[in-house]
Amino acid sequence: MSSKRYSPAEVEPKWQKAWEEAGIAKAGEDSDRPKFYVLEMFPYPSGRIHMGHVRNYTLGDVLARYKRARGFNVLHPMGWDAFGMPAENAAMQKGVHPKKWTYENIAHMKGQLKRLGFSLDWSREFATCDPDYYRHEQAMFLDFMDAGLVERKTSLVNWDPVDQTVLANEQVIDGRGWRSGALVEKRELDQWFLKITHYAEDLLAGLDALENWPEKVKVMQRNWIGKSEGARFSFTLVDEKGDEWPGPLPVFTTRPDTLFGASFVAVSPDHPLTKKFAENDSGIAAFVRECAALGTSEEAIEKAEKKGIRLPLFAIHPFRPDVKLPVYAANFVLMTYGEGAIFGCPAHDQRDLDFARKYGLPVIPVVCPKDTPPEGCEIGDEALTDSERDDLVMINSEWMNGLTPKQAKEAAIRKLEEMGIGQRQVNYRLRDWGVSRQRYWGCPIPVIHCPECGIVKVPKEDLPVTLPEDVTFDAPGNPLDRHPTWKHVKCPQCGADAQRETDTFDTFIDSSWYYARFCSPHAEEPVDPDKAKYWMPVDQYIGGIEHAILHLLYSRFFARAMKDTGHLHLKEPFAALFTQGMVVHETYKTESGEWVEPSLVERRDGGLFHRETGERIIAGPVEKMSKSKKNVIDPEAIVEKYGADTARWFILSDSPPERDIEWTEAGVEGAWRFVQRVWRMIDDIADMAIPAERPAEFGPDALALRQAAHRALAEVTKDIEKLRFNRAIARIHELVNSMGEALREAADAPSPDMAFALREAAELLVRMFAPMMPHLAEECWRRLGKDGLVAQTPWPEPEPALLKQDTVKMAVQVNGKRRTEIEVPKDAPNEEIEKLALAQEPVQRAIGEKQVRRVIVVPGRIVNVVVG
RNA sequence: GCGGGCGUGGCGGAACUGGCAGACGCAGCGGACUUAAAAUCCGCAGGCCGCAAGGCCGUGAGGGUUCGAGUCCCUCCGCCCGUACCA
Repeated sequence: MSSKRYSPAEVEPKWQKAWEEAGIAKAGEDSDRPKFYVLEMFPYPSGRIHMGHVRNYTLGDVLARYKRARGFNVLHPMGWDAFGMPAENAAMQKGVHPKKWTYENIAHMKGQLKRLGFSLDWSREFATCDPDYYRHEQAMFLDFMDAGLVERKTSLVNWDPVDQTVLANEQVIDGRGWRSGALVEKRELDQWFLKITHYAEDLLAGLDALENWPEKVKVMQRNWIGKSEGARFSFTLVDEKGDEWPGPLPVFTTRPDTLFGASFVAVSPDHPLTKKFAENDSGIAAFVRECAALGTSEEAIEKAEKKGIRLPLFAIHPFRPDVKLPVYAANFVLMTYGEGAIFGCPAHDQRDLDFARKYGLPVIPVVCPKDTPPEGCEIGDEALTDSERDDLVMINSEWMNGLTPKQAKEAAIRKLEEMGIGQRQVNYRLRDWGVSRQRYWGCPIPVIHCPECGIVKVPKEDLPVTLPEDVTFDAPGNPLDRHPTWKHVKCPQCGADAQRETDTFDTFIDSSWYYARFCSPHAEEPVDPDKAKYWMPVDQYIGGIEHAILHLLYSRFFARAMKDTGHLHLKEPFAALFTQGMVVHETYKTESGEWVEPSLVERRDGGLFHRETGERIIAGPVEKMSKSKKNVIDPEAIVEKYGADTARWFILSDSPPERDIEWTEAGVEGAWRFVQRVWRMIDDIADMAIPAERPAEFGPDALALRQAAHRALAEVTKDIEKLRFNRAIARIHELVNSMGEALREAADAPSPDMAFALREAAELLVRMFAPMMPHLAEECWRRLGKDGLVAQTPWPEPEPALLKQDTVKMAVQVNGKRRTEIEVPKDAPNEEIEKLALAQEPVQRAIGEKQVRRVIVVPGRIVNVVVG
């Protein structure tokens, strides 16, 4: 029995070097093998990798290594999503330049990734902050402008008055800026927009074809796009004297059927009409200010009471010229959806009902269950919002009475069209993508503002517009804007003094096309069409569910925009998507309530104690690893202590990859023990004398082992194909258990057929776990006397004869209860199986005095004797 | 509210198209080796009754379909995720 320990610290760097020298991950397009593009979401270079990265890149690496062994030409690249706020925060807090900070982080993290043994094609590496990357982004933006996919317009944004910048919705917490803590205001700013809404229908329709995407993600995108069908029509307005107000008021509704139930009209506080009246009415102006101060946080919206203020106008009911509806400005009407104006039908919309009750407006039911008489149809505190039910019928609606709501919708739209005041309309929740950010560390927007010519594109030959490096971070606001010289340029068209755009792109743009750039990372155009045609689409994309909407929707949009501008040939960049679960860990607190990091927690005497202070520690819930709760395990420390393979193996074990996995010390120890166990076993087998020739006959034990090995291979192959790595690992454990047993029984002197079987099993085993534990695999391979790299060895094929079974075990049930088990030849006739089953003593005992009514035989599975 | 998902031993999880529930791992218990410990190896292990043979119960709860249900259908309970004044 061997006692040699496997030392990852010595072994792993050796094989990493060997892989690099052999160029196992280097991908070229000149291959006649089928291609496979596996991509994991590239990281933000925050400084160190975390366990989420380890999981993400391990999943991808297993697949990449497996596909390579299966004969695919695999592209498995890596890069850096390198623009963003943390670099500027570091500059403000530590005085490091964002560029220096970012590239130093990249260097460190690249080293960490290499130590984990990921087979990445580093020759394709880039960072999105490389001018050679963002110059193409700028060029494509200009092309998008030419294609009409870019718009400059005023929009309401979250404005942080202290930092003087726009904040994304995610950066607003409880109505306050996440960094400054200042109350966020809504403000109107000129911003650049990408017209993602141009593709709303196509982005929605395209989801149906994405068969290998999680249903959950598709549902989320569908909701986000938020298609609703209804009508747009206009009210005629009159003032308090009854004179017609200039200009009609358009509204959008999905419920034109309920028009006869209208009792008011409401517009957004941000609606032009409201603004108009706010100019001369301090009450309305105060209301508008109050709404603006409310902020946009979910919580604020949820708590806000329905509130409104009368505008001195009335809207004429389109179907009843004698009915005048009061017009309100109301806080629950959004300027950004539909027309920013609605008609209120309190009986059939909950918000309208709340509003009507508060302001004493009429509640007129117009939809009623068929079996209720119209006069008995009353609305209490709950609106009847259903319209799809078949048992509903229109009431109080003149010529629509008696129709179902569905029919009434059609009728009302027809009428509005006849009257020439409205039409059928499809509306989307999706809004155009505001991409301007008042930040330094992002891609400069390549336009110039000329007082004479207006917006002028930077000529392509002048690209890239590079970021100036001599900037200061000692004041709030955008460093580019206050740079003394950078923004002052001559207009490329007329030569007049002009100004550069000082806003930079939302960093989501950077990550919306990087997958395409990886196909030709050094090309002189954004994407080399031939290379993209070879590699795209990404065959398997892997990342966190948190990007289900933004990144994945933006990428789908960008592919479409790139297709329309001739940069790419397809619309869907990711053929298959896999969303991995989080890495979670138990939390720890002292009795005084301070968080304690796991490495300081000691388990002894049946309790938990602080390693340094000896304090009692209380274990809290298992949560996502986060700095604030200190329940973070540093991958670097794990790799140092146990090696990369142990970390990889553990993170693949136990939990299915789409679910959260709990990181536990005991679990890692288990993985570590397994690594050592495999090594010892391979070491023992390697020393065994093996017959020069394959034995002609195998004894029952040797045959059983061979079957176990080949069946394990077949199962593991299937499991890896389906990304069910936890199951693959269970199968490998089983094989190792079988081998251990055979080895023990053979003692030191196995028969030649068993020696052969053990040797064969060992070689299959090593190749099976190689995608997961590549370093250990190489070391074992060499120990078994093999030349070359496992990483370059084709995936083995199981021998079909060994997968077949001559006999099968079948359970025998009496009335559905298992009584015994019989072993029968695989193709035994049912009658014989039945006879054998009935002859079993436990079966006879269970039947007892009762009559056998029926015997069900499912070949290969089960026998059920029905008695009664 | 709406949408999606999930509920299986002490824990993570297996269980194909309805066919032996609990594979595999973790933790646990017993044993071997050892002066001792670590490491390693062997064995046990859903619950209840029983010395045992064996029996009964058991996949959130209740009902249904079926020879047979963790799996399908209905009702309910609980948890998780997403999303929300979207007219």
